[in-house]
Amino acid sequence: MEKYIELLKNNHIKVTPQRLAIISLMDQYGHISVRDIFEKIKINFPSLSLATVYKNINAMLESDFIKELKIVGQDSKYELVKEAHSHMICKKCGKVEDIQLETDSLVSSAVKKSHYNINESVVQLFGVCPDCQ
Amino acid sequence: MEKYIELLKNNHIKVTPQRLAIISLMDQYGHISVRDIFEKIKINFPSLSLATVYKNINAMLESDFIKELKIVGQDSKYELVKEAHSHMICKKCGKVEDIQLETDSLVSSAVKKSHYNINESVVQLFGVCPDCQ
DNA sequence: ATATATAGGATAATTTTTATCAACTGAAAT
DNA sequence: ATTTCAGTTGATAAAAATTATCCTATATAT
Repeated sequence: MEKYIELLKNNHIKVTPQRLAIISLMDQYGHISVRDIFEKIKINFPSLSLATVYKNINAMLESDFIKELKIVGQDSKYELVKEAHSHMICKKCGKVEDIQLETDSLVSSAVKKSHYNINESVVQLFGVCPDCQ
Repeated sequence: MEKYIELLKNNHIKVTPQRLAIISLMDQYGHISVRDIFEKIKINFPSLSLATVYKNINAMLESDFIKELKIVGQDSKYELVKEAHSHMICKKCGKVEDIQLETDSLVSSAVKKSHYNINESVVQLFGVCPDCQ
């Protein structure tokens, strides 16, 4: 819990119980949608308004310490920023998992081909997870 | 135009002027949003309804001959299915371009690490395009 | 402890997407 | 060429998702 408080303070966002609850859900689930945040949060926090979820997600995106994850066929999910990583997505159960992949050669070949200045990359791999096979 | 007719017929979707207009916009622009389809189509096709755009995009997605492209910070865009490719996205002007990249080694390393059965991958590289640099 | 800027909750407004349905049209059959 | 009919269109309503508003409450700096 202390680390969440630090996270907010470092980003000059006022520490509130609502924000701590949202962040802790993201941390706990890894990636979570607005709808799921709202549903899960209501259990321990019945008064929390949906507008508060939206407002805070937008504020945290603005401050760049969470990221939006847009996935075809799913609602957007949000995750705490951590070291760069890719995502595995199971088409059967919908699960989203982090995976550490070497993307340097991909990016450098793209730079060479396109002459873009690349500073961010999204890699999503879709298939069937071991549990669903 | 003939190729668009073929495309629809092959997928057992009735050929209508509205559908041809939508497909030809996708082909012309490469990637295009619902909003832009609707706006551009109105010029030559003032009667076309927004609902028709949505219904047809959904039908074409269903038939798997167009694809949705979800991009952080932009509206979803739609493209005709062609050989597998990745996308370059300019953070300055918003342009989206296709690029051919070798993703086999990335995917096979992901399979080894995760034991997922991977059959589709999304690669989006963000940066600044040559024109905007 | 107090003051004040900011956040939260309730709800309205807006935007996006889907559903409904009568009228119309494309394509197949005659 | 005309008829037939399933499927499509356009108009609009309904639903879902997101943002704005406004008043009260609260976190934090003093």
